[in-house]
Amino acid sequence: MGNRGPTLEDVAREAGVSRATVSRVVNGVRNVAPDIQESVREAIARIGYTPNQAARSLVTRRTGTVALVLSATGRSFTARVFSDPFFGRVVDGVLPVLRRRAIQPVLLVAESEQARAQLVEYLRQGGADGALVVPLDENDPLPSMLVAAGLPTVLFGRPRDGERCGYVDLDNPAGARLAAEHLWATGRRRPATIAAPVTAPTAEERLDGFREAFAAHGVTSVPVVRGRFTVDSGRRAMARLLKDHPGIDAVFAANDLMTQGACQYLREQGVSVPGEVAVVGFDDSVAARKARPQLTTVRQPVERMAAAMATLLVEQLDGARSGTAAKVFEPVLVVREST
Amino acid sequence: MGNRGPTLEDVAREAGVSRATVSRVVNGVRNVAPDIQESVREAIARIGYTPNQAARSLVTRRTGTVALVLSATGRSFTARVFSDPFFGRVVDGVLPVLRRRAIQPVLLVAESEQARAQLVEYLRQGGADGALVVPLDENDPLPSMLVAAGLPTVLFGRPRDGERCGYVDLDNPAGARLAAEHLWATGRRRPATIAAPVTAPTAEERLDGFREAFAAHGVTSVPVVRGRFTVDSGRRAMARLLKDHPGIDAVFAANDLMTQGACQYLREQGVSVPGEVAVVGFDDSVAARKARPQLTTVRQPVERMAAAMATLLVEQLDGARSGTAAKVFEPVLVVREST
DNA sequence: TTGAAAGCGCTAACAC
DNA sequence: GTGTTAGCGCTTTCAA
Repeated sequence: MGNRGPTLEDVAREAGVSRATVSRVVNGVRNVAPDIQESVREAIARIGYTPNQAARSLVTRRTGTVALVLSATGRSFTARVFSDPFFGRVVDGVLPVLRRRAIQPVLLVAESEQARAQLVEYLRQGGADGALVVPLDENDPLPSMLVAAGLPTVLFGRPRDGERCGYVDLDNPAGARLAAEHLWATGRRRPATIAAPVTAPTAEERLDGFREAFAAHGVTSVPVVRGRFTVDSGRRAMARLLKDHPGIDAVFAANDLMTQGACQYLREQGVSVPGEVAVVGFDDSVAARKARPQLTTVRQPVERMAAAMATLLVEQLDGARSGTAAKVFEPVLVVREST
Repeated sequence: MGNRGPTLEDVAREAGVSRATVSRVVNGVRNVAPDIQESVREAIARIGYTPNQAARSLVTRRTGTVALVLSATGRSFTARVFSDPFFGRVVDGVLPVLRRRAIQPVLLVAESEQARAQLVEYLRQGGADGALVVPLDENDPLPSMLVAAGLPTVLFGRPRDGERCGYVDLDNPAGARLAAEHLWATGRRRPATIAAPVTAPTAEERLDGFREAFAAHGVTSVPVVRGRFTVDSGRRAMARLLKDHPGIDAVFAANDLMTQGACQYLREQGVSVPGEVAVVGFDDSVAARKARPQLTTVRQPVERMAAAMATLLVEQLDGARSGTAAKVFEPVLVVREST
C-alpha cells in the first residue's frame, strides 16, 4: 500500500500529550480527563489519523475480524453458492451479530484443495480471530484443518467424530419425521423422496428420518432419487420418479429448490398438486412461498442458527464459553398449499 | 487469538543462524547458501513455524490480500447476491488470478450505510492491499470513499464522473443495439423492453441503446416496464406488458433471469415463443441455456471481465500500471431458440 | 553470503 | 490522570 499516514506519535505531538494518552482515547479507555480527550479528538480529526491495524494486532494478538468460510470440494462450487438462497440467509444471520460488536466479517471461499491450504495458512498467520464454517460436503477436511491450526471454529452442522469445535445444527431426523407424519396423517401411503447428494452433511439424516417414520407405519419401500439441491435437478429427479414409480402419491424433497423443480415438472405433466401428488419441501426459504402451489415445508431457521453460530464464536473469543459449545434447533412444519 | 507460536527467533536459534537469514529463506531471497537453506527449512518444519502476518505487514506495508466488495444500498441485498448467478461468475473470474499470485481473496459485503463506513475504515487500516468493487447501484458512494481513502481500487462498471480509479466495463449500448438489430432483421416491429431498476448502473445504457436502434428504423415508441433482475420480477413485468400492450411481438430484457421469467409467463398464457413473441435476454448466464426455449441473449463475458479487473489491480499494486487503467469489452449476440 | 541493529506503529505495564 | 518504557515479530539497510 505504501500508506504512510500520520501515526499516534503525530497525534500526540499535535495535541501536546503522550502516545499513551492518545492510545487511551482511541481505544475508549477511561481515566482520561475530558478536556484532554477533546483536544486529542480534535488533533485526530485535524490530521486525519487512522490506527494501523498491523501494529495493533502485533501487540494485542487480535485482528477484530471473523471469517465466514464457505467450503466445498466439488465442481461449479461458486455457481451453487451464488444461486442458492440458503447461503444468503446464513450471511444475513451472521452479519448483524458481528456488526453489533464492530467485528469485521470477511467471507472466504475454499473451492479447491489449493484454496483450502492457502486459506488455513492465511488464518493461522492471523487473518482472523476465528472462523465460522459452512461445509457443503460431509467429508470436508477444512474443519479439522482449522481446529488443528488452533483457530477458534464454529460449524454450521454437526462436526465429524472427534472434531473438537463448536457447532449449531438442526434436528434433521425430526424434520424429516414431521414431513412423514404429516403425509401419513393426510392419507398418503405411497411416498417417494428426492434426497440430497450422498456427500451432503444432512443427506442421510433427512432420508433415514423420513423412511423410518413411514416404516413405523408399515410402509417399508420408499423410492429415492438423488438431486443436487437445484431447481433443475429437482425437475429431473421428479421425472425419474414419475417414470419408474407412476403410483406415488407424495414426494418429500431435501430442500425447497428441488421441491420447486418437482412441482414444476408435475404441473407440466398435468399431475395435480396436491390432488394427485402431495409435496413437502425442506428449509422454508423464499422459494417455498414463491412456488405455485405454495410449498408445505419443514422450516429450518437458518438466520437464527447462523446468528447463534456467530454468537457462540464471539463468546468463545471473549473467553466466556468453551470451544465446543453447541446449539441444536428444532424444525417446525409449515403447512401451505402443496399437501 | 493468543496464538503464541514459535517466532523467527526460535527458528534462528534452532538452526544456529541469525534472524535475518531465516527471514531470507522464508521470503525466498537468493544469496543464501544451499546447505543453510536446507537446515533452516528443517528447523521450520521441526518447530512448526508460521510467519506472523501482522509483524510482516507492519514493516512491508502489504497484507497480501485483496478485497472483492459487493456493495448495494437497498433491502434484501444478500437475497439478491446469493440468488443471481452473476456474482458467482464474478467470483469465478477473480479467484484464479489472485490464487495464482498467492494473494488471498476476501469477500466483503457492504449492505448498509454503517457497513460501508466500517468497511472503509477496515480497509484503510490495512485490511487489504486493494479493492475490487462490484457496485449494484448507480449512486453507490463506496467507490468514492475508497478512492478518497487512497486505496487502489478497480470497479466492475464505469466509475462516476471524477472518480479516478480503474475499471472494466461492457459496451452496454452496443449490446442493446445488437439485440435490437437482430429483432428488426427478423421482422419484429412492435418491441417492448423489461428494463433494469433505474438505480442499476447499466439500466439506462441498455434501455437507451435499444430504443435508439429501433428509433433509427422509425419505431419510436417502445413500452418499458422495470424489473428487479429476478425471475419473478420478469414474470410480473411480462404480465404488465401483455396487459397494457397486447400487440407486442418482441421483448428485450436487461438480464437472463428476467427473460426467463418473461418466457415462463408467456408460455403459461399460451403465447408462443418465438412464434408470437420473440425474446432476447442479456448476460448469457446459465439461465439462458436452462430456459425453454433456450434464450437468444447478449453475451457479457463476466468471468473474463472479472479476471481483467483483478489483473488490472494486481498490476497497479506491482506499480506496473496507473490507477486509472480501464478495459472495455465488446458484447456478442448468441442466437438460440427464443427469436 | 551472513549477522547486527534499527525500526515499523502500537499497547500495556509500571511509575509518578 | 498522565507519561515513560519496553517490547510484539518481522524486514531491511549496513557492515563485515
